[in-house]
Order: sequence, then C-alpha cells, then structure tokens
Amino acid sequence: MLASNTPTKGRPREFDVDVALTAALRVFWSKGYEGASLTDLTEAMGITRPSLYAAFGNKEALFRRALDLYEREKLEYTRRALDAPTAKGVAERMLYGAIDAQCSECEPKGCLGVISAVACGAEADAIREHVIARRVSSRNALVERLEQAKQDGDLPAEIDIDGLTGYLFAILQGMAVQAGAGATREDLEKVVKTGLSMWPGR
Amino acid sequence: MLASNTPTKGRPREFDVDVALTAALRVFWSKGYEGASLTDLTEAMGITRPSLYAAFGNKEALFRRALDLYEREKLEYTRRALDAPTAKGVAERMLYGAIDAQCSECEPKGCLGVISAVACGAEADAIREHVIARRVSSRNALVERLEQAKQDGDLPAEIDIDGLTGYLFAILQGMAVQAGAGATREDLEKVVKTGLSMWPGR
DNA sequence: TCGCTAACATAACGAACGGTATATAATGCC
DNA sequence: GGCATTATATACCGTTCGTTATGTTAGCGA
Repeated sequence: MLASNTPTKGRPREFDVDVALTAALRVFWSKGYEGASLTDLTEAMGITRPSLYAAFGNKEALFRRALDLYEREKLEYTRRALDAPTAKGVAERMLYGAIDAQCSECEPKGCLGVISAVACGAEADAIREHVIARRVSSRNALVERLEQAKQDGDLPAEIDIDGLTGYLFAILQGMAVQAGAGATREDLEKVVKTGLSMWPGR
Repeated sequence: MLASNTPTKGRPREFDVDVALTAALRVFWSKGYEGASLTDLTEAMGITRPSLYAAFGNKEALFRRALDLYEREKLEYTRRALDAPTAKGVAERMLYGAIDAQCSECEPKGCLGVISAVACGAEADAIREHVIARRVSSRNALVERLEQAKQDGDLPAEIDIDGLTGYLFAILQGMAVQAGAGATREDLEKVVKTGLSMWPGR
C-alpha cells in the first residue's frame, strides 16, 4: 500500500483522495485537459474548488496525477504485452488490449494519451510535452523487446525495428482516434485482425 | 471560378476573403477549433472581429469554411490516390501523400481532421460530429476502390475489405498523431515503408 | 476547555472567452 | 450632391475560465 494521507492534525478530510482522483481521470479522459473545466471536475469529484486545490495543487497537477493513475491502471496491458513469448504475441496483446481499454462499456472511449497529445491550445502546451515525453519510454521498451525478438528469430533479419515500432504505435494511435470517433469493438476487431494477419514473423 | 463576392453596393471590403480564410485555416490547423481564439484568428487574418462576423457568420461557420478549404486543397491526395492502378498503389499514394501533407515545412503538423475529431470540450461537439461525418464518405470511397481491386485480383480473395480499410485509416490517423507530436519525415517514412512491405497483394 | 491546525463552504477575483452595439468612413445609384 | 448600403474601428456585453481570500467547522493535543 502506498503511503497515503495521515495528517493526524486538524479537521479530517471528508472525501477519499483516490476516489476523487478516479473521478477526475474519467472527466479528463472524456473531455481532454482543456475541455475539462473546474466545474466539471469538482462536480464529478464531489468536492469544492478549495478542497481540490488543497489536495492536488492546481488543475495541471491534478491532471498529472490522473495521468499517473491512467498509465498505472489502464495502460498496464502495454507492459504485460512485452512478456509475450514472440513478437507477434506482443503485437497481439497490445492490439487486443487496446480494444479492451478503448472500448470499455463503462469508461470513456479512446486513449487519454492520444487525446492529450493531439489537443489543443496554448495552455495545454506544457501538458502536451509531458504526455509526449512519457510515451518515449514506453516506445523504447517496445523497441528493446522487438530487438530481442529479432535475435530470437521471431522477426525477419532484414526488418527495421524502429520502423516496425512506429508502425505498431501508429495502428494503436489510429485505433484510439477511431474509438474516440465512435468506432465499435467489432470495427476495431476487424482492424486488429487485418493487421495481425500481415504481421511479419511469429 | 467560384461565384465570389460582388456586392457592388456599399463600401468595398478591404481584405481578400480567400486569403483571410487561408490564414484562418492555418490557425485552426495548428491550435484546433477550441484552441483557436477569436483574437488568434483576427490577428492572423488581419481583420477585426466585426469584419470576421460580417464575412463568415461566426466562429463555427468560419471553421466549416476552413475545413472545406482544407479538404479541397490539402486532402486532394486522398482522391488522387484512388486513381492508382492497384490496391497497393492506392495505399502507397495515400501513405506518402499523408507524409507530405503532415510534414510540410511551411505548414502546421498533423491533420486538421484528426485534431478536430479527437478534441475536445462541449462547445466542439457539433464540430466533432461534423468532421466525423465527413470522413465517412471518404472512407466509403476507399472501400469501393478496394472492392474493385479485389475483383481485379489485386487483393487476395479472402481479404476483409472493411477491415483493410479501417486498418489503412488507422495507420494514416496514427501517423497524423505522431506528426503532431513531433515525428520527423524520416520517422514517418520508416512507418510507411514498414506498412507497405507487408501490404497484401499488389 | 482551550487553542492549534486543517478542511470545509461561500463568494469573489482578474483575465479571457465568443459575440455585438455604436459610430464613422467609403462606395454605387439617383 | 444627397442617400442608401456596407465595411471599418472602438469599445463593450455577459459568461466562463482557473484561482484564491475569507470566514466557519471539525478534530487533535494540552
């Protein structure tokens, strides 16, 4: 259990920080950083503005906390995918995991990372940089895994690992765009099946 | 030549509507619909707010005009791609055309359609629906072209055309996300080459 | 019970947003 | 030369934005 909050002095907090953060994540996820107003956030979190600022700092800090939560819980499949025995297995877990993550019935459609990296205005520039920077490490991990697969003989010797990584990421990001635009699970399953049918190696 | 503006009565306008619209497109393209403020727009267009409202109606109508211009000029390659002799030729023109469109030195990175479809808040919902609806016809055209290619024997008989279309769109949209996130032309060329190397048929 | 501390609720802050009212300047028509 | 018409320039509208000052309430240690 992570070191939670035990102030032991002063009036105790009437809400659960983790619950509130989960609610905030859902708002950011469905509306984007700029699209999520403080009114949206506080209503969903069930707290007032001063409580939000006391607990999280400000809107940007709250977003980073929500992004942490998102990556830890909703993007866990990307880490587990790397454990697949073959390169194709990695791609398979990634792609089907993306469908589950982006087409859940009870959660917003699309990918918070893609939403935040694409949009939008001036105030979100720092956020955009932050989101983009985070994806780098995730990408590096995939590059390493595919390099290993190449050495294992799971991929043809002549393949460009960097290109293959960008290619797989592009499909994942494109699926996120389509999910956000209303694509159904069946739509995305067709995309995944088509992509996997032409994946090189095993 | 389209029916331009010939009011013949009253004070003549001091700016060129098409030039102003081009400037507005660049602003929407780089900042998104919500990220582009009226101040951004009027400064880039070199006109005042009342002139903007007199000439274009309001911000949303201006965006639709800019989107028309974008699809007519910047997305022309998607229509010309359909004229390629084979299915793989279509994919090739689409993918390399996307690189040119999204990595131009003198224009914003990424794709206005993707940016607008992904982002963002409540006020942009109508815009989002509009952008998504437009992509449908573009997608249908690609489906038809690939069906034809299948009959021509350019694609394996067992291939799922709908899946292949969504797959190609996903790569294109993913490339737009990556271009907006700072990917270079070389990065995207690797993605395209990887994708084309595993394209089915000819 | 009395402070000390911290979270609560209310209400307000300045700034920026999309959109206009008003007044002035420039054209074509009679 | 008026007159109607339309574009321009300035200044402002009401609303919403993220953020915070202020006063009150609840728990802990003394």
